[in-house]
Amino acid sequence: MLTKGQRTRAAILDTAAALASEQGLGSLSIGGLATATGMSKSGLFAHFGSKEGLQLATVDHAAAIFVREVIEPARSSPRGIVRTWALLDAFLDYLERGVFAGGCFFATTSAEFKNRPGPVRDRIAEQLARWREYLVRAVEQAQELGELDPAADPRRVAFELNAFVQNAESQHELFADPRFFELARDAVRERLESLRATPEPVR
Amino acid sequence: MLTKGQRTRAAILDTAAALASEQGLGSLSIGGLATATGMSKSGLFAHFGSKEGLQLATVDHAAAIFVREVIEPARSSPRGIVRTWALLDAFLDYLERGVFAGGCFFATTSAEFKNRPGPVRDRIAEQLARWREYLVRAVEQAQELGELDPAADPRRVAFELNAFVQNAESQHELFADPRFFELARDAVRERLESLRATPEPVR
DNA sequence: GAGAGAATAGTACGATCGTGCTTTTCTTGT
DNA sequence: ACAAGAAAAGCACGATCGTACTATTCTCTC
Repeated sequence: MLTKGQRTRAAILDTAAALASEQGLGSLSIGGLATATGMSKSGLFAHFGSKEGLQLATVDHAAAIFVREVIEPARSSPRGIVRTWALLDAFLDYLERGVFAGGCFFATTSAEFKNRPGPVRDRIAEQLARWREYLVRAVEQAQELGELDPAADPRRVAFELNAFVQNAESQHELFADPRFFELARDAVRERLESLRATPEPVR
Repeated sequence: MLTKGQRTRAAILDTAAALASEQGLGSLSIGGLATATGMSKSGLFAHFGSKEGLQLATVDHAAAIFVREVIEPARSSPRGIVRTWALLDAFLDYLERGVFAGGCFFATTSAEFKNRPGPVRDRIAEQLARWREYLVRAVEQAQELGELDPAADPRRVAFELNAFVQNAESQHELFADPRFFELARDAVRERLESLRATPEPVR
Protein backbone atom coordinates (compact mmCIF):
# COMPACT_ATOMS: atom_id res chain seq x y z
CA MET A 1 0.00 0.00 0.00
CA LEU A 2 1.01 3.57 -0.58
CA THR A 3 2.22 5.58 2.34
CA LYS A 4 0.59 8.87 3.21
CA GLY A 5 3.50 10.86 1.89
CA GLN A 6 3.42 9.12 -1.45
CA ARG A 7 -0.29 9.73 -1.81
CA THR A 8 -0.15 13.46 -1.13
CA ARG A 9 2.93 13.70 -3.30
CA ALA A 10 1.03 12.17 -6.20
CA ALA A 11 -1.92 14.47 -5.56
CA ILE A 12 0.37 17.49 -5.56
CA LEU A 13 1.95 16.39 -8.81
CA ASP A 14 -1.43 15.92 -10.45
CA THR A 15 -2.28 19.56 -9.78
CA ALA A 16 1.26 20.62 -10.60
CA ALA A 17 1.14 18.96 -14.02
CA ALA A 18 -2.26 20.46 -14.79
CA LEU A 19 -1.13 23.91 -13.69
CA ALA A 20 2.15 23.69 -15.56
CA SER A 21 0.40 22.63 -18.75
CA GLU A 22 -1.46 25.94 -18.53
CA GLN A 23 1.11 28.42 -17.33
CA GLY A 24 4.42 26.61 -17.64
CA LEU A 25 6.80 25.22 -15.07
CA GLY A 26 8.22 28.62 -14.27
CA SER A 27 4.94 30.14 -13.16
CA LEU A 28 4.42 27.08 -11.01
CA SER A 29 5.11 28.82 -7.70
CA ILE A 30 5.42 26.90 -4.47
CA GLY A 31 2.96 29.19 -2.75
CA GLY A 32 0.42 29.01 -5.54
CA LEU A 33 0.63 25.26 -5.70
CA ALA A 34 0.26 25.10 -1.92
CA THR A 35 -2.91 27.16 -2.07
CA ALA A 36 -4.25 25.04 -4.95
CA THR A 37 -3.72 21.84 -2.98
CA GLY A 38 -4.79 23.26 0.40
CA MET A 39 -1.40 22.75 1.98
CA SER A 40 1.13 25.03 3.61
CA LYS A 41 4.03 26.32 1.59
CA SER A 42 6.64 24.60 3.74
CA GLY A 43 4.70 21.35 4.02
CA LEU A 44 4.57 21.09 0.28
CA PHE A 45 8.12 22.26 -0.18
CA ALA A 46 9.46 19.47 2.04
CA HIS A 47 8.38 16.90 -0.55
CA PHE A 48 10.72 18.19 -3.20
CA GLY A 49 13.59 20.04 -1.54
CA SER A 50 13.82 22.73 -4.19
CA LYS A 51 11.87 24.29 -6.98
CA GLU A 52 13.93 22.37 -9.51
CA GLY A 53 13.13 19.18 -7.65
CA LEU A 54 9.46 19.98 -7.96
CA GLN A 55 9.84 20.71 -11.66
CA LEU A 56 11.67 17.46 -12.32
CA ALA A 57 9.10 15.47 -10.37
CA THR A 58 6.33 17.19 -12.30
CA VAL A 59 7.92 16.31 -15.63
CA ASP A 60 8.26 12.67 -14.60
CA HIS A 61 4.70 12.58 -13.36
CA ALA A 62 3.41 14.12 -16.59
CA ALA A 63 5.43 11.61 -18.59
CA ALA A 64 3.79 8.75 -16.70
CA ILE A 65 0.37 10.21 -17.44
CA PHE A 66 1.28 10.58 -21.10
CA VAL A 67 2.35 6.96 -21.33
CA ARG A 68 -0.82 5.82 -19.61
CA GLU A 69 -3.12 7.94 -21.76
CA VAL A 70 -1.45 7.70 -25.17
CA ILE A 71 1.19 5.00 -25.47
CA GLU A 72 -0.53 2.20 -23.57
CA PRO A 73 -3.87 2.44 -25.41
CA ALA A 74 -2.12 2.33 -28.78
CA ARG A 75 -0.08 -0.68 -27.78
CA SER A 76 -3.17 -2.89 -28.00
CA SER A 77 -3.35 -2.27 -31.74
CA PRO A 78 -1.51 -4.67 -34.07
CA ARG A 79 1.86 -3.56 -35.40
CA GLY A 80 2.02 -1.75 -38.71
CA ILE A 81 -0.16 0.92 -40.21
CA VAL A 82 -2.88 0.27 -37.68
CA ARG A 83 -0.66 0.95 -34.69
CA THR A 84 0.91 3.96 -36.35
CA TRP A 85 -2.53 5.40 -36.84
CA ALA A 86 -3.50 4.38 -33.32
CA LEU A 87 -0.59 6.32 -31.82
CA LEU A 88 -1.47 9.54 -33.59
CA ASP A 89 -5.17 9.10 -33.02
CA ALA A 90 -4.56 8.42 -29.34
CA PHE A 91 -2.51 11.59 -29.12
CA LEU A 92 -5.27 13.68 -30.67
CA ASP A 93 -7.77 11.95 -28.46
CA TYR A 94 -5.71 12.81 -25.40
CA LEU A 95 -5.78 16.44 -26.46
CA GLU A 96 -9.51 16.40 -27.08
CA ARG A 97 -10.23 14.73 -23.75
CA GLY A 98 -8.27 17.48 -22.03
CA VAL A 99 -6.08 15.15 -20.01
CA PHE A 100 -4.07 18.20 -19.03
CA ALA A 101 -5.94 21.41 -18.38
CA GLY A 102 -3.82 23.54 -20.67
CA GLY A 103 -3.27 21.24 -23.61
CA CYS A 104 -0.26 18.99 -24.00
CA PHE A 105 2.04 19.35 -21.01
CA PHE A 106 5.10 18.84 -23.18
CA ALA A 107 4.10 21.36 -25.80
CA THR A 108 3.96 24.07 -23.16
CA THR A 109 7.05 23.10 -21.22
CA SER A 110 9.32 22.28 -24.16
CA ALA A 111 8.70 25.72 -25.62
CA GLU A 112 9.40 27.19 -22.21
CA PHE A 113 12.67 25.35 -21.59
CA LYS A 114 14.10 25.03 -25.07
CA ASN A 115 16.53 27.83 -24.28
CA ARG A 116 17.13 27.08 -20.60
CA PRO A 117 19.90 24.51 -20.32
CA GLY A 118 19.76 22.31 -17.27
CA PRO A 119 18.34 19.08 -15.94
CA VAL A 120 14.71 20.15 -16.44
CA ARG A 121 15.23 20.88 -20.07
CA ASP A 122 17.07 17.58 -20.51
CA ARG A 123 14.28 15.62 -18.88
CA ILE A 124 11.68 17.23 -21.12
CA ALA A 125 13.75 16.63 -24.25
CA GLU A 126 14.17 13.00 -23.21
CA GLN A 127 10.42 12.47 -23.23
CA LEU A 128 9.97 14.19 -26.57
CA ALA A 129 12.72 12.05 -28.06
CA ARG A 130 11.05 8.94 -26.71
CA TRP A 131 7.75 9.86 -28.34
CA ARG A 132 9.50 10.53 -31.63
CA GLU A 133 11.24 7.17 -31.51
CA TYR A 134 7.94 5.45 -30.87
CA LEU A 135 6.61 6.97 -34.05
CA VAL A 136 9.70 6.11 -36.09
CA ARG A 137 9.57 2.54 -34.82
CA ALA A 138 5.89 2.23 -35.69
CA VAL A 139 6.57 3.38 -39.25
CA GLU A 140 9.51 1.00 -39.58
CA GLN A 141 7.37 -1.90 -38.47
CA ALA A 142 4.76 -0.99 -41.05
CA GLN A 143 7.49 -1.08 -43.65
CA GLU A 144 8.83 -4.41 -42.43
CA LEU A 145 5.33 -5.83 -42.69
CA GLY A 146 5.14 -4.64 -46.28
CA GLU A 147 2.34 -2.21 -45.56
CA LEU A 148 4.23 1.00 -46.23
CA ASP A 149 6.54 1.98 -49.06
CA PRO A 150 9.98 0.68 -48.01
CA ALA A 151 11.68 3.48 -49.93
CA ALA A 152 10.34 6.16 -47.60
CA ASP A 153 12.60 7.50 -44.85
CA PRO A 154 10.86 6.48 -41.62
CA ARG A 155 12.26 9.47 -39.76
CA ARG A 156 10.81 11.83 -42.30
CA VAL A 157 7.45 10.11 -42.26
CA ALA A 158 7.41 10.27 -38.46
CA PHE A 159 8.45 13.91 -38.66
CA GLU A 160 5.57 14.74 -40.96
CA LEU A 161 2.95 12.82 -39.02
CA ASN A 162 4.11 14.30 -35.74
CA ALA A 163 4.06 17.75 -37.30
CA PHE A 164 0.38 17.36 -38.12
CA VAL A 165 -0.71 16.49 -34.60
CA GLN A 166 1.59 18.97 -32.90
CA ASN A 167 0.32 21.74 -35.12
CA ALA A 168 -3.25 20.72 -34.37
CA GLU A 169 -2.49 21.21 -30.70
CA SER A 170 -0.99 24.65 -30.98
CA GLN A 171 -3.60 25.92 -33.43
CA HIS A 172 -6.42 24.56 -31.32
CA GLU A 173 -5.13 26.05 -28.09
CA LEU A 174 -4.72 29.44 -29.69
CA PHE A 175 -7.91 29.60 -31.73
CA ALA A 176 -10.14 27.23 -29.76
CA ASP A 177 -11.37 25.59 -32.94
CA PRO A 178 -11.86 21.81 -32.73
CA ARG A 179 -11.78 21.53 -36.52
CA PHE A 180 -8.00 21.52 -36.34
CA PHE A 181 -8.20 18.03 -34.89
CA GLU A 182 -10.11 16.79 -37.90
CA LEU A 183 -7.71 18.61 -40.18
CA ALA A 184 -4.87 16.73 -38.54
CA ARG A 185 -6.68 13.39 -38.71
CA ASP A 186 -7.37 13.90 -42.41
CA ALA A 187 -3.76 14.86 -43.03
CA VAL A 188 -2.42 11.81 -41.17
CA ARG A 189 -4.85 9.48 -42.92
CA GLU A 190 -4.07 10.80 -46.36
CA ARG A 191 -0.33 10.73 -45.76
CA LEU A 192 -0.42 7.11 -44.61
CA GLU A 193 -2.63 6.23 -47.56
CA SER A 194 -0.23 7.86 -50.01
CA LEU A 195 2.60 5.76 -48.59
CA ARG A 196 0.79 2.45 -48.76
CA ALA A 197 3.06 -0.07 -50.45
CA THR A 198 2.16 -0.82 -54.03
CA PRO A 199 2.08 -4.61 -54.43
CA GLU A 200 5.28 -5.85 -56.03
CA PRO A 201 4.50 -6.74 -59.65
CA VAL A 202 4.99 -10.47 -60.25
CA ARG A 203 7.34 -11.21 -63.09
CA MET B 1 14.07 62.05 -38.38
CA LEU B 2 13.51 59.90 -35.36
CA THR B 3 13.47 61.54 -31.97
CA LYS B 4 15.77 60.32 -29.23
CA GLY B 5 12.97 58.65 -27.36
CA GLN B 6 11.85 56.70 -30.41
CA ARG B 7 15.38 55.53 -31.05
CA THR B 8 16.00 54.19 -27.55
CA ARG B 9 12.53 52.71 -27.53
CA ALA B 10 13.33 50.78 -30.68
CA ALA B 11 16.66 49.67 -29.23
CA ILE B 12 14.96 48.47 -26.07
CA LEU B 13 12.40 46.53 -28.08
CA ASP B 14 15.11 44.86 -30.14
CA THR B 15 16.66 43.41 -27.01
CA ALA B 16 13.25 42.74 -25.53
CA ALA B 17 12.18 40.68 -28.54
CA ALA B 18 15.44 38.74 -28.54
CA LEU B 19 15.20 38.08 -24.82
CA ALA B 20 11.53 37.10 -25.00
CA SER B 21 12.19 34.69 -27.85
CA GLU B 22 14.52 32.88 -25.45
CA GLN B 23 12.78 33.04 -22.11
CA GLY B 24 9.29 34.20 -22.89
CA LEU B 25 7.49 37.46 -22.24
CA GLY B 26 6.87 36.60 -18.60
CA SER B 27 10.52 36.25 -17.70
CA LEU B 28 11.13 39.56 -19.41
CA SER B 29 11.63 41.59 -16.23
CA ILE B 30 11.92 45.35 -16.29
CA GLY B 31 15.08 45.24 -14.21
CA GLY B 32 16.70 42.58 -16.35
CA LEU B 33 15.88 44.42 -19.53
CA ALA B 34 17.23 47.64 -18.00
CA THR B 35 20.52 45.95 -17.20
CA ALA B 36 20.67 44.41 -20.67
CA THR B 37 20.22 47.79 -22.32
CA GLY B 38 22.34 49.76 -19.85
CA MET B 39 19.47 51.87 -18.66
CA SER B 40 17.88 52.51 -15.29
CA LYS B 41 14.78 50.57 -14.35
CA SER B 42 12.63 53.67 -14.10
CA GLY B 43 14.01 55.27 -17.23
CA LEU B 44 13.09 52.22 -19.20
CA PHE B 45 9.77 51.77 -17.48
CA ALA B 46 8.64 55.26 -18.42
CA HIS B 47 8.59 54.24 -22.08
CA PHE B 48 5.85 51.68 -21.57
CA GLY B 49 3.88 52.58 -18.47
CA SER B 50 3.34 49.01 -17.38
CA LYS B 51 4.69 45.55 -17.89
CA GLU B 52 1.76 44.71 -20.12
CA GLY B 53 2.52 47.81 -22.17
CA LEU B 54 6.05 46.56 -22.62
CA GLN B 55 4.81 43.13 -23.63
CA LEU B 56 2.39 44.52 -26.19
CA ALA B 57 5.04 46.80 -27.65
CA THR B 58 7.43 43.86 -27.85
CA VAL B 59 4.88 41.74 -29.71
CA ASP B 60 4.26 44.53 -32.20
CA HIS B 61 7.97 45.06 -32.67
CA ALA B 62 8.58 41.35 -33.22
CA ALA B 63 5.73 41.27 -35.72
CA ALA B 64 7.35 44.06 -37.69
CA ILE B 65 10.63 42.17 -37.72
CA PHE B 66 8.85 39.02 -38.86
CA VAL B 67 7.20 40.87 -41.74
CA ARG B 68 10.49 42.42 -42.76
CA GLU B 69 12.45 39.17 -42.59
CA VAL B 70 9.90 36.65 -43.91
CA ILE B 71 6.90 38.21 -45.63
CA GLU B 72 8.60 40.97 -47.56
CA PRO B 73 11.32 38.80 -49.13
CA ALA B 74 8.73 36.27 -50.30
CA ARG B 75 6.60 38.97 -51.84
CA SER B 76 9.12 39.47 -54.61
CA SER B 77 8.40 35.95 -55.89
CA PRO B 78 5.67 35.51 -58.49
CA ARG B 79 2.28 34.33 -57.28
CA GLY B 80 1.52 30.65 -57.25
CA ILE B 81 3.59 27.64 -56.28
CA VAL B 82 6.77 29.69 -56.38
CA ARG B 83 5.56 32.22 -53.83
CA THR B 84 4.09 29.52 -51.64
CA TRP B 85 7.45 27.84 -51.57
CA ALA B 86 9.17 31.18 -51.07
CA LEU B 87 7.10 31.89 -47.95
CA LEU B 88 7.96 28.60 -46.30
CA ASP B 89 11.56 28.73 -47.38
CA ALA B 90 11.87 32.29 -46.09
CA PHE B 91 10.46 31.16 -42.77
CA LEU B 92 12.99 28.35 -42.46
CA ASP B 93 15.69 30.72 -43.57
CA TYR B 94 14.69 33.18 -40.87
CA LEU B 95 15.04 30.41 -38.31
CA GLU B 96 18.42 29.33 -39.64
CA ARG B 97 19.72 32.88 -39.69
CA GLY B 98 18.76 33.21 -36.03
CA VAL B 99 16.86 36.46 -36.49
CA PHE B 100 15.67 36.03 -32.91
CA ALA B 101 18.12 34.65 -30.40
CA GLY B 102 15.81 31.94 -29.10
CA GLY B 103 14.15 30.72 -32.26
CA CYS B 104 10.84 32.02 -33.53
CA PHE B 105 9.50 34.71 -31.22
CA PHE B 106 5.94 33.64 -31.83
CA ALA B 107 6.57 29.97 -31.20
CA THR B 108 7.83 30.78 -27.72
CA THR B 109 5.26 33.39 -26.82
CA SER B 110 2.20 31.69 -28.28
CA ALA B 111 2.93 28.59 -26.21
CA GLU B 112 3.40 30.82 -23.20
CA PHE B 113 0.17 32.79 -23.58
CA LYS B 114 -2.16 30.25 -25.10
CA ASN B 115 -3.83 29.85 -21.70
CA ARG B 116 -3.54 33.42 -20.45
CA PRO B 117 -6.50 35.41 -21.75
CA GLY B 118 -5.87 39.10 -22.21
CA PRO B 119 -4.66 41.65 -24.71
CA VAL B 120 -1.19 40.14 -25.02
CA ARG B 121 -2.56 36.76 -25.95
CA ASP B 122 -4.94 38.38 -28.44
CA ARG B 123 -2.16 40.33 -30.09
CA ILE B 124 -0.03 37.21 -30.49
CA ALA B 125 -2.92 35.19 -31.87
CA GLU B 126 -3.61 37.99 -34.34
CA GLN B 127 -0.13 37.67 -35.80
CA LEU B 128 -0.32 33.90 -36.03
CA ALA B 129 -3.68 34.17 -37.79
CA ARG B 130 -2.20 36.65 -40.23
CA TRP B 131 0.63 34.28 -41.10
CA ARG B 132 -1.82 31.45 -41.59
CA GLU B 133 -3.95 33.55 -43.90
CA TYR B 134 -0.91 34.46 -45.95
CA LEU B 135 -0.26 30.79 -46.50
CA VAL B 136 -3.87 29.98 -47.36
CA ARG B 137 -3.96 32.87 -49.81
CA ALA B 138 -0.75 31.72 -51.47
CA VAL B 139 -2.18 28.25 -51.96
CA GLU B 140 -5.43 29.64 -53.32
CA GLN B 141 -3.54 31.74 -55.81
CA ALA B 142 -1.61 28.69 -56.95
CA GLN B 143 -4.92 26.97 -57.51
CA GLU B 144 -6.39 29.90 -59.39
CA LEU B 145 -3.36 29.88 -61.65
CA GLY B 146 -3.96 26.22 -62.36
CA GLU B 147 -0.71 25.13 -60.73
CA LEU B 148 -2.20 23.23 -57.83
CA ASP B 149 -5.01 20.68 -57.72
CA PRO B 150 -8.19 22.76 -57.41
CA ALA B 151 -9.89 19.97 -55.47
CA ALA B 152 -7.59 20.35 -52.47
CA ASP B 153 -8.76 22.33 -49.46
CA PRO B 154 -6.39 25.31 -49.29
CA ARG B 155 -6.78 25.56 -45.53
CA ARG B 156 -5.71 21.98 -45.11
CA VAL B 157 -2.78 22.37 -47.45
CA ALA B 158 -1.69 25.48 -45.56
CA PHE B 159 -2.16 23.62 -42.29
CA GLU B 160 0.10 20.80 -43.45
CA LEU B 161 2.82 23.02 -44.86
CA ASN B 162 2.82 25.21 -41.79
CA ALA B 163 2.97 22.11 -39.60
CA PHE B 164 6.20 21.05 -41.30
CA VAL B 165 8.04 24.29 -40.70
CA GLN B 166 6.69 24.80 -37.19
CA ASN B 167 7.73 21.31 -36.23
CA ALA B 168 11.17 21.91 -37.69
CA GLU B 169 11.51 24.89 -35.37
CA SER B 170 10.53 23.10 -32.18
CA GLN B 171 12.56 19.99 -32.95
CA HIS B 172 15.59 22.03 -33.88
CA GLU B 173 15.45 24.17 -30.77
CA LEU B 174 15.19 21.13 -28.54
CA PHE B 175 17.69 18.85 -30.23
CA ALA B 176 19.96 21.38 -31.91
CA ASP B 177 20.01 19.36 -35.10
CA PRO B 178 19.96 21.40 -38.33
CA ARG B 179 18.81 18.37 -40.30
CA PHE B 180 15.27 19.12 -39.22
CA PHE B 181 15.31 22.11 -41.53
CA GLU B 182 16.13 19.92 -44.49
CA LEU B 183 13.52 17.42 -43.38
CA ALA B 184 10.96 20.21 -43.43
CA ARG B 185 12.12 21.49 -46.81
CA ASP B 186 11.86 18.02 -48.29
CA ALA B 187 8.42 17.56 -46.80
CA VAL B 188 7.17 20.88 -48.15
CA ARG B 189 8.64 20.24 -51.59
CA GLU B 190 7.17 16.78 -51.86
CA ARG B 191 3.77 17.91 -50.64
CA LEU B 192 3.60 20.72 -53.16
CA GLU B 193 4.77 18.35 -55.87
CA SER B 194 2.08 15.82 -55.01
CA LEU B 195 -0.54 18.53 -55.35
CA ARG B 196 0.62 19.80 -58.72
CA ALA B 197 -2.39 20.03 -60.99
CA THR B 198 -2.64 17.27 -63.55
CA PRO B 199 -3.23 18.91 -66.96
CA GLU B 200 -6.89 18.77 -67.84
CA PRO B 201 -7.38 16.09 -70.50
CA VAL B 202 -8.59 17.64 -73.75
CA ARG B 203 -11.78 16.10 -75.00
C1' DG C 1 21.55 80.05 -26.16
C1' DA C 2 17.87 79.92 -23.23
C1' DG C 3 13.68 78.12 -21.87
C1' DA C 4 10.26 74.15 -22.24
C1' DG C 5 9.45 69.72 -22.28
C1' DA C 6 10.94 65.18 -23.12
C1' DA C 7 13.93 61.62 -21.48
C1' DT C 8 16.32 59.37 -17.95
C1' DA C 9 17.73 58.48 -13.23
C1' DG C 10 17.01 58.03 -8.01
C1' DT C 11 14.55 56.14 -4.41
C1' DA C 12 11.10 53.79 -1.95
C1' DC C 13 7.11 50.60 -1.06
C1' DG C 14 4.37 46.45 -0.90
C1' DA C 15 3.94 41.92 -2.79
C1' DT C 16 5.69 37.57 -3.95
C1' DC C 17 9.24 34.51 -4.66
C1' DG C 18 12.43 30.34 -3.01
C1' DT C 19 14.29 28.44 0.97
C1' DG C 20 16.18 27.58 5.73
C1' DC C 21 15.05 26.51 10.64
C1' DT C 22 11.88 25.16 14.33
C1' DT C 23 7.73 23.28 16.06
C1' DT C 24 3.57 20.75 15.92
C1' DT C 25 0.64 17.07 14.27
C1' DC C 26 -0.15 12.80 12.34
C1' DT C 27 1.21 7.62 10.79
C1' DT C 28 2.84 3.64 11.41
C1' DG C 29 5.16 -0.61 13.35
C1' DT C 30 5.55 -2.94 17.48
C1' DA D 1 -1.16 2.12 23.21
C1' DC D 2 3.04 4.12 22.81
C1' DA D 3 7.25 5.55 21.09
C1' DA D 4 9.84 6.82 16.72
C1' DG D 5 9.76 8.98 12.72
C1' DA D 6 7.44 10.92 8.85
C1' DA D 7 4.57 14.64 7.34
C1' DA D 8 2.89 19.10 7.70
C1' DA D 9 2.81 23.73 9.49
C1' DG D 10 4.73 28.17 11.33
C1' DC D 11 7.80 31.68 10.85
C1' DA D 12 11.56 34.50 9.18
C1' DC D 13 15.08 35.94 5.77
C1' DG D 14 16.97 38.12 1.64
C1' DA D 15 16.10 38.81 -3.20
C1' DT D 16 13.45 40.34 -6.93
C1' DC D 17 9.43 41.83 -8.90
C1' DG D 18 6.19 45.86 -10.81
C1' DT D 19 5.19 50.44 -10.02
C1' DA D 20 4.59 54.96 -7.82
C1' DC D 21 6.65 59.63 -6.96
C1' DT D 22 10.40 62.91 -7.31
C1' DA D 23 14.61 64.80 -9.10
C1' DT D 24 17.90 65.43 -12.59
C1' DT D 25 19.77 65.68 -17.20
C1' DC D 26 19.39 66.02 -21.89
C1' DT D 27 17.12 67.65 -26.63
C1' DC D 28 14.91 70.21 -29.44
C1' DT D 29 12.64 74.69 -30.87
C1' DC D 30 12.35 79.53 -31.15
